[in-house]
Amino acid sequence: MSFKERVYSLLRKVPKGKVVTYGQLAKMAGKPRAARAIGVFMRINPDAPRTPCHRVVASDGSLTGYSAQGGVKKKKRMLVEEGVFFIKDKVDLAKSCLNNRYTFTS
DNA sequence: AAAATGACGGTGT
DNA sequence: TACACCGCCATTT
Repeated sequence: MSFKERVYSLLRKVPKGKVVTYGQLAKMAGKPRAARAIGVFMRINPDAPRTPCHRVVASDGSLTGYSAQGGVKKKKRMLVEEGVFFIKDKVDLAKSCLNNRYTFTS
């Protein structure tokens, strides 16, 4: 299983109403410094409906991108729809950031 | 094998 | 708060 696949499977476990940062995903998948590479994985997300790539935000809570129709604007709308807290156009990480740990084998 | 490609993150101004 | 810089990295050419 490639690093990319691990990231995707972890992302699929992020519950609605919560978000995770690229850096956290990287750490969970076992490569703390691979946040940037993960950004690429999201961009080329092959299975958009099944993988909630809209729940991935930057470390400061800003929405840095969304390749699907609508761009970041659509992304924010989806998150608000799910109940994620916002402060202007940034996610309120203190309230909506996933801080629990998800494992591969769980 | 080497270079290019980004939806990053931390630091400094 | 906001930029610009720069180091990092898996994947694909």
